[in-house]
Amino acid sequence: MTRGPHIALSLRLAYLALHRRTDQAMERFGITADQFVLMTALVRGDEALTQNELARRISSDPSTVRAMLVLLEKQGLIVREDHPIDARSRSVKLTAKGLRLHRQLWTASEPIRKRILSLFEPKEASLFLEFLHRFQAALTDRNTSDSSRHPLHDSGAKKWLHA
Amino acid sequence: MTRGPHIALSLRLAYLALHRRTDQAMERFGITADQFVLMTALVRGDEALTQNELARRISSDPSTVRAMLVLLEKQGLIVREDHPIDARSRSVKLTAKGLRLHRQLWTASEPIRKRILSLFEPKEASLFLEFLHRFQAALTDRNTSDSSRHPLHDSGAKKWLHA
DNA sequence: TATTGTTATACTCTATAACTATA
DNA sequence: TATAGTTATAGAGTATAACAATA
Repeated sequence: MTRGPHIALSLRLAYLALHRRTDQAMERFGITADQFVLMTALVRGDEALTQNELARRISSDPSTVRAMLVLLEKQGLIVREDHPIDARSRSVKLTAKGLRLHRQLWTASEPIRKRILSLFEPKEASLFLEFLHRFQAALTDRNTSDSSRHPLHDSGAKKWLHA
Repeated sequence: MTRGPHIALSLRLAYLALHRRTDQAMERFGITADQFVLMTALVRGDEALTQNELARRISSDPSTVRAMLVLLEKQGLIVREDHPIDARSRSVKLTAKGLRLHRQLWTASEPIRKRILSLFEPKEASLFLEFLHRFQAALTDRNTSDSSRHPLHDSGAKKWLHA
């Protein structure tokens, strides 16, 4: 049995700490950390996204995403309209209320992001990101992880590491 | 709104990928990734552990741990005995069956750990670990994170980083 | 008084499988 | 045939609060 601290376990602890912190920050708005991630994906995806596309972006499941969307829809934060081209699909987007709330959530979570950034020097931060991407790519089922998706971090770090 | 890829989101993706991979590896044994983590904590804690201690070790909640233990107990993988000293506490330990299963689970997850290790050179691995610990420590509520708990990685990496 | 653990309760996330409607 | 999404269903983890027993 392998001894010593493990990247896997440490990754887990780091993620759980982040998740709880985020949940706490969102709590007074009645939103969970995962819902925040979903809403953020919608904000970034300027145009509306289909549910499948959303699932891919947040690394989740269409059925899970649907459950989450139903909850957000009840709160009037998102709407699911008919897709202009594909009648099977639904266009998901934030409502004005959803967008407004997301801005509040973003502000509420600012301290967390600041805290994180303060922990690392710029070089360390980009190296950390590179490690995380490498890790994720290697453990993701479908090698859908089109390396073009992370153009900023697929290399570069290695350069100065061995300089 | 901050642009660019985020450590927080990347950490999330990396963790989710790991979690799913682990769940898949454990599936045929009827065990979840989280239950595996819990069992591993029991294996490492040689002596029996109390439920509170377990909760702390896997960064969870006493109530959550209890729910998990109940499930494992039903399968005969753990037992909760009276604590020898503190009658309020319960001593949790793996049964022989639990220990046997854990060995199988450990083997079943070996490819994942190997894969992870193969991704990083030794120096990178220890630096990655150090980043994760730093991250976790900064985001953990209680600064319970006794730095003596990670003696192997509280420093060292920085040394060669700036060499 | 403080702490360990239980109980009750509730909600979110997760995921599979069978189904429909459309492509 | 394949795909988008729904539905039904189930289970696992999470967490809070009230409580009993013990320290």
